[in-house]
Amino acid sequence: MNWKQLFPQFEPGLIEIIEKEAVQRSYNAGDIIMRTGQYIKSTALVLEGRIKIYRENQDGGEFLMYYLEPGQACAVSMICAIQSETSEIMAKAEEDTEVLMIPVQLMDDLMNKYKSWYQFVIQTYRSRFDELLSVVDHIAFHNMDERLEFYLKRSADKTGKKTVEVSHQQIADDLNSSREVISRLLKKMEQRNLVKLHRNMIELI
Amino acid sequence: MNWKQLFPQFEPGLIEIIEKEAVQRSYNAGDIIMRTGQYIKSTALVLEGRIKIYRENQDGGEFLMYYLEPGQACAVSMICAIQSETSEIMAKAEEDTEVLMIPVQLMDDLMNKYKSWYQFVIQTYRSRFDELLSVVDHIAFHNMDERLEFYLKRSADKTGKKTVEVSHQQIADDLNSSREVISRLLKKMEQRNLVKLHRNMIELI
DNA sequence: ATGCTGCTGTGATTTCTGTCACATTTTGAG
DNA sequence: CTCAAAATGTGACAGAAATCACAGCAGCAT
Repeated sequence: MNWKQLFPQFEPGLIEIIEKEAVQRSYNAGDIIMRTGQYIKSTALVLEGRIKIYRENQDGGEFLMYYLEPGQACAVSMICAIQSETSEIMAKAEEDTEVLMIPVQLMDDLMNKYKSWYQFVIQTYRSRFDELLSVVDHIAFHNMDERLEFYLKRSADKTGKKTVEVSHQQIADDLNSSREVISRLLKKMEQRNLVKLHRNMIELI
Repeated sequence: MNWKQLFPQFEPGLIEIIEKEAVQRSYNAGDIIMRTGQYIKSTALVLEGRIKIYRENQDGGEFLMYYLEPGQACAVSMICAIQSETSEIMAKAEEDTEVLMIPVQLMDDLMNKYKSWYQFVIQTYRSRFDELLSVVDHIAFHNMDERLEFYLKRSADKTGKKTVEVSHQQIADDLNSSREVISRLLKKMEQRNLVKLHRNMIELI
């Protein structure tokens, strides 16, 4: 695949370096791309597929914050990579996914030499920051029913379909809730004619 | 006050421009420095005092995310300022506060010309991003009692005292909870010998 | 001192969410 | 087909938090 089309703003010199030094990696749907606490050795650019970014706590709880799609980069891997720290988040491939891994050691150099790179980094920070602000909104101000509605709508938007193919348990995990609660709220939504429930699939109306 | 000591990493040329173009502003404790939805005309560097950064929702609810202290800058004002957008947050002076306002129009120029400036911007994004991640942690994984304990400890840390001088109502507002809940939880903490309650003041033990 | 206002304590009640305990249904492997 | 595993439906209950309703108290202005 021709990744350059996804990053048209990159300068020729930058593209050259990336082509020379970066490594492309493939993941299957469901693969864990990065674990919390893992040492970060590279910054990831998404080429294809979709990645879910989670925050985890000690007790095994996880919480879906946002998605990364082709043309986007993992802000956390930039943040941690520059300082050679460990990851604050967990990343999971939602679909089969292609990623371009840029070694940590290059970051400083790229930042200094290529304006288009540091603009990209700044832009990445910005959009992830805004996304985090909206995450805070949802959990600080909204009940589970509203958060569930948002979850379904966002999920449908991302895939472009009007169906969401996940189990109630997976939704509960993403929202850090429990399966029974999600099942009941979904039933209520069905009664309000907002969705139609099927096995492993929810149809939005 | 000599603000340069707070930003020792700034280059001479950068300092010169800031001294020429930036405006210093003073706020009294309690003043609203920036409102949600307000048009952003400058980026703020904190010189003295302390600022609380809130996220608000439509129904008048507010939620304290983090503090800004001398030597720090408002990441949101950078993000919005560069794109000339409106504020996503509300900022309130907790103490009498001095701020250096750098006009939006300068941002692009400073980013390009002064390495120490864009490093400062990147560093600011990074630390606010980390802070937001920890905010998500607290509201996603912790109950009100734990969040209250964290609130009090952080508050005491920031002022350097072992007392926190606020009313229960103010705490409830900051945590987007209600006064009664906070009062009851504080009573429980007092019974566990973690705090001693006084009027408008909580003593940590 | 008097009275007002704002802060704090507390019970009663309700809503939301999480947990436990099962029943039922669907799917896929053998 | 048969059986086990996974997904879903539901009732009962517990705990957290919000809300309502007051009562008591401290500090301040007059």
